[in-house]
Amino acid sequence: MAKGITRERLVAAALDVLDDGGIDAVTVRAVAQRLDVKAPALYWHVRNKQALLDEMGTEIQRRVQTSLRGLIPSRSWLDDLDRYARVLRAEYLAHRDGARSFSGTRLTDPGVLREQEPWLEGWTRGGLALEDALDAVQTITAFVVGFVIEEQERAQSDVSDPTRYDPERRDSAVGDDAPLVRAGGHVRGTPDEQFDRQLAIVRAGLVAAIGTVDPVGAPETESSQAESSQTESSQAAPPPRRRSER
Amino acid sequence: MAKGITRERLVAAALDVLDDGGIDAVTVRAVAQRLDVKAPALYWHVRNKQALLDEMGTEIQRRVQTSLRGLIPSRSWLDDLDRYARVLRAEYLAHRDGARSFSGTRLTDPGVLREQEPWLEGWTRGGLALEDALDAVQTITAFVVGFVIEEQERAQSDVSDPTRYDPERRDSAVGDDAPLVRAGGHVRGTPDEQFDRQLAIVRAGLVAAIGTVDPVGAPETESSQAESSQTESSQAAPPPRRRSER
DNA sequence: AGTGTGCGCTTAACGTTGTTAAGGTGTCAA
DNA sequence: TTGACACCTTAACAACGTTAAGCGCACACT
Repeated sequence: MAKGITRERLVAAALDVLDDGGIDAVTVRAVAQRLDVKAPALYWHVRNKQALLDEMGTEIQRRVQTSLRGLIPSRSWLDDLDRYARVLRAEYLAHRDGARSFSGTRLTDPGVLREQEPWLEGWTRGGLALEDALDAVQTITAFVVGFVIEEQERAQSDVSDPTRYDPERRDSAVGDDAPLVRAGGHVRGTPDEQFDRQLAIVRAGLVAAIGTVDPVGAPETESSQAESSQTESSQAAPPPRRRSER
Repeated sequence: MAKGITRERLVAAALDVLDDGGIDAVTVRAVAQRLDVKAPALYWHVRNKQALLDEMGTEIQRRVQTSLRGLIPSRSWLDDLDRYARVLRAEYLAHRDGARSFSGTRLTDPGVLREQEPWLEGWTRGGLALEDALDAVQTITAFVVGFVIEEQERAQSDVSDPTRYDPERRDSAVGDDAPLVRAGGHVRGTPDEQFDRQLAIVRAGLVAAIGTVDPVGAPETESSQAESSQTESSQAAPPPRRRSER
């Protein structure tokens, strides 16, 4: 590797190490070696290891936003949040221990925060109260983080210790006197299916607790009119319920 | 400290260290010192540090169940889950880095798993499908985990680095061209209030996506008389202590 | 051309971590 | 009395994050 180390190349190398060996493999020495450099060299570019981890988390967040920006604008904040949830999960899943390592933000770049503005702007212009929008985003985020942490823990244990989540072993551990717990260990569908179902639950909660607000307000203001067919709209037209008081 | 180390005393000591200094303070040597013993002694009782952490997580889970068992039975699975969410959050909050450290279960005691049986039994008898019950539990769990991780990260940073979440600093970082993001940094209420609101959202989702099922099905129905004699159910006859096979 | 400034890196070393090997001491059964 | 076993110690290891000190090269300035 060429020796001109930049902050970006540092983060990229660290993410490579993460993908290869998980969070425990992300040592200062390992990242340095990938950059063809000795360990203390990193301290020229970054205050300490925590700062590097923060930078990695920020980069992940940036990629989420980049993915979202590439999508055609949706018709409602509900669909926006639905997409956000899927993109966030995908980004976490793309890196070993992703959810565990990068949840609990500690952003290093205010620009990442600022990029939320057009979304909030579109949603509130559509009639959604800012407080409700923030609750919605945070609820969705919390759910995705929790879901993927569990998901990755399970997937990773399958590799390191196949007996840990082995259904047969689980059955014998649970015993015969807990048939429902036992049955719960089976037939739950793929992780994707579980995510779909449970995300639908949270989404239904947003509809019920905050309400459906009519379209118009995607961040790209008046880009599409052709999408007349309301494909997956569970929301016919209950009057735009406004903010939850407080 | 007396020198008879048991698995329980080991876990208790480790949790003490955790509460005092956070997850980074939980070193093998620190835990050993609290038990008035040298570090390698722990390896007689536990295979490695990860096993100790697993044991701690299992203990947390056990305490959640103990808290739930102490509550008067509710009228519906929705209320049960609501209580579960609050108890789980409280237990995580009771320990520094609790949510981060103990999410993604890796239980060491099948008994903890088995204790879910009466709940599932009550709910399904009330008319709830097992699949829906499991989705409901997992959705709630994921939300709580995600919420508290963020909550603790924030609270902890307030102590270690007060500037990180300082509102004033945040405002200047965000700048003037993102008024909604900026406004979002303020007036969000206490964490308790945020949790109440967002949990209500998820709960509303359960109602909407799964439906309300009539009461009846509290878990205590018949077990409360059968188990009246067993105060501390888990250890009626403490099994001969064994070494961690190596 | 000569000189100095400072960026970007290296070498060396520190204290701490998880973990293993080997050996000791006490207790209890044969 | 002897042995076995449970439980703990001392000693040591490699690997970790981090700091101190210094080397070399590019560039600006005289």
